[in-house]
Amino acid sequence: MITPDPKVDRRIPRTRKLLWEALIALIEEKDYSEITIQDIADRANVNRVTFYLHYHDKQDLLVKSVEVIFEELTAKTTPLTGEAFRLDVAPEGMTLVYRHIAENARFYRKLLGENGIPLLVDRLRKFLAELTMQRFRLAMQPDSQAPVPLEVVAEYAAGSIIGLITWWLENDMPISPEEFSHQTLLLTAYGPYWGAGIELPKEQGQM
Amino acid sequence: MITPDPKVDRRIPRTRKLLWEALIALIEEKDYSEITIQDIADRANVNRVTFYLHYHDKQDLLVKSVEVIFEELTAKTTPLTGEAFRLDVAPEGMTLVYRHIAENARFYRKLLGENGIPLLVDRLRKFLAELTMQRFRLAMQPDSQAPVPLEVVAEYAAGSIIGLITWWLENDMPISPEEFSHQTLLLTAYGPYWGAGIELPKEQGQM
DNA sequence: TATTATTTTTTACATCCTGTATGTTATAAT
DNA sequence: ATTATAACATACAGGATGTAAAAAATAATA
Repeated sequence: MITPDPKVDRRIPRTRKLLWEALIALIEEKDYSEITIQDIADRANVNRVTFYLHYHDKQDLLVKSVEVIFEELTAKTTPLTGEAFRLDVAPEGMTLVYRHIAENARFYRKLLGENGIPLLVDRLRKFLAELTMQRFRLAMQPDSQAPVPLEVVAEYAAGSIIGLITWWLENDMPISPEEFSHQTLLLTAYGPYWGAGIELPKEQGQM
Repeated sequence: MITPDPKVDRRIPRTRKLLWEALIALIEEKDYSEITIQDIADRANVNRVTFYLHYHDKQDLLVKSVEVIFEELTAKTTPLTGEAFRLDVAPEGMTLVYRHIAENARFYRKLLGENGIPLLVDRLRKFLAELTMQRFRLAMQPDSQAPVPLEVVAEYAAGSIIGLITWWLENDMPISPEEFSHQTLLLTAYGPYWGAGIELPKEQGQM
């Protein structure tokens, strides 16, 4: 599947991998804003000057490296299966994402925390919004019209999922990714009023 | 209402106000991470050394100043009126918040953007979660039990509102704060599936 | 294996920002 | 008018950034 390009000097991917792994390790240890390029180079056992041969700055390393992760995730989740609108079982695509987050919990917890990395939160939000739009499009009737533009609904859903993930990580993942996926699905389907056990007043024509 | 403490040297609040206003102006102009203390001092027409007489660093100025804003907002929204669970009119407390954001749109847009300020996003999230819990508690029947802990529902709602605010600001506020407040209420009450016009399958015992 | 090409290292340097120290000046409180 | 203190001007050490140039190490190739 993965064919290494024979024309690329093996030192290049090796150095870049070392730098990225060093940055991940450092993000898990301290605030992103306090990480210096010297820190990254030291941790990677690479000369600081070498860093500049590959990346312009810290943000550059972050963006280019994280893109690979989201591309992999997208590749795994993209052929969405038809189970997208069942409520008894969470769609596998979503559960996959939550498993990925659980496996990198320390990283994502820092990322979403109060000294987090807005660039990555934004990237995650866009990914979740895109995934939501794909799922919802599968479930939408072609003739029924939506009260709210799908784009807006996707922002709503992505934001709510990020809120839930934040809670999940900050409370040391008290439930499994599968359970979390299912709970999230229910909350998304029936809404927060239902979640709080609130009876809705008679619907006022909007529904 | 506001009685200035006669024991406080008037130069102190004056300097702090200048520094805060300078920081706000700079945040609206460039990325927070690129703002230096020299920038702030220059913009405020205050000596850089004077900055350190009042605050330890940039973050310190930010946190201490923003807390005042949220205290004011809380004071305005806290006595929640009984209209909390009507769906035809958005609760005034929420609309107030959206008006505040609209009035400071440039600032909040930067704050929530991809080079935003996680500390403030986190603070906003907590504020919205608290407000949501207060509203939901008013609407909850004392005997009915919630399928999901209220704390979790509040995180969900706060996250979704932040998602919607982000969309609202990034699209140059195509609807008024009042309209936005109402739409957000509907989406929160009926959930994103409803928003997308998706018929839910038969409820599977969870509701 | 020997040669060549390229990456990485070493060392150096100018620039900027930070945080603190010190003495002086300006201004508010009394 | 006097006193207290806030703000200023200046200076300095330490650390981070980004770039430059030549030497050393390592991969690719014949």
